[in-house]
Amino acid sequence: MTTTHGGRAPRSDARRNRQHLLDIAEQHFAEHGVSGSLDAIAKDAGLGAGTLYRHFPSRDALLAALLSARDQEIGLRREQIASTAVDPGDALDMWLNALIDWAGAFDGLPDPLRAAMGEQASPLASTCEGYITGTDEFLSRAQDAGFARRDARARELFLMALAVSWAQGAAMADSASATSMAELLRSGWANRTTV
Amino acid sequence: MTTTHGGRAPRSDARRNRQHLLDIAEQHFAEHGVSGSLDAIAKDAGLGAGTLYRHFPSRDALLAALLSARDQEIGLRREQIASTAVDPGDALDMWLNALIDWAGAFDGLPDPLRAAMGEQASPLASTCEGYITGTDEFLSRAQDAGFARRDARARELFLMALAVSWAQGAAMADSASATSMAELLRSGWANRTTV
DNA sequence: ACATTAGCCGGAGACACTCTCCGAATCGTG
DNA sequence: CACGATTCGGAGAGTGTCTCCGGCTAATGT
Repeated sequence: MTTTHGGRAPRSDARRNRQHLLDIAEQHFAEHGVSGSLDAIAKDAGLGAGTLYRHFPSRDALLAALLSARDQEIGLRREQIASTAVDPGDALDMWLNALIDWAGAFDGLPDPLRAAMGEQASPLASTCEGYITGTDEFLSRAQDAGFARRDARARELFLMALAVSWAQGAAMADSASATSMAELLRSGWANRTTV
Repeated sequence: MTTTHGGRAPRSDARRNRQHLLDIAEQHFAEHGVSGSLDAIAKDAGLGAGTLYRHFPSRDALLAALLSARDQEIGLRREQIASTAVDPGDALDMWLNALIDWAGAFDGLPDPLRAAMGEQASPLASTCEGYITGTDEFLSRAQDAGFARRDARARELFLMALAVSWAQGAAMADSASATSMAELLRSGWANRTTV
């Protein structure tokens, strides 16, 4: 998935520094959220700021590189869901929950993801598009089997999964309320037994 | 609701400046979102930065003051809902939609609101608590009448209303998807006619 | 009217973060 | 080993937050 489109291979020190920056960045973002200082990451990696910005021109580019490392992991999760779910409705539910977890990998991650949707200039945009396509497949199957409303749209479901993840980031959100907010996305607050 | 708790009245220039800052701030936040530069607001108001920070020690304090100006308006909306809704379920739905609109007053407003929940230190915390209490009343009535799930919690519904507002702030979100995301909160994506 | 003083104002400046630029250092190759 | 292409480092410009305190103003007493 590396977009080497014809130029020669990068120098060994460049490759090494790039990887090291990714490692330190992951650690920093895990600790201070995605808004942590980029210069601090460079310094922590023992490199100059210029080096960081050459490899990753923006915070979004760095995040995109960090997230692409998990692409394989998500692919596995996807197959696992397909072979585990008892019906297409469950499959969609499990997929959306996986998305909620994914967007919760770092504190504040939902924000740049949301911002990237629609702005095709962002390196995160293609990441989002991939997941939206994935969501659409689960959704279509659920709709065809009568488990999901026909007026639901994949983009909106993806956005709402990000929104739930965003809400779970609140200080007050314990694991119980996290679960029930995810459940809210599936079934809403209205009572089904109402006439 | 002004917390003058015993000290003497503020000087006239202070009162005037405070109001002027609020006006300019409202304008700035409407134009550039809640992350707009505070120093720019002070400069635009023809005042020094120190003056702004003395009246409003933090961005949250400024936002809280701005929002408190709308308290009355929301109170009206609340009574209007109570007298318009055909049942307690509709009333809760209308109230949540009003919250979604309210949190969409400025670009990026849901973020500081979410951050303020639980951190009782923030000037926005009491604002949120008020709305959570209001939500709880609508919710309790809806639950007693059988229109809302008994396991729903007011704090979570409020947070999810903020989350929907947050999602609506996405570049891609047109008014149609805004409506359907709000509807998602009420009914979820699952199909009600499923066995 | 004038003095007094508590309260208020202004904006320079310390500090933090983002991002650029280009001379210096390094890698890979013949 | 020498040379050219590539990469690095970190100073510094630009922007924003927030504080501090000398100087000014509004309110009050005489």
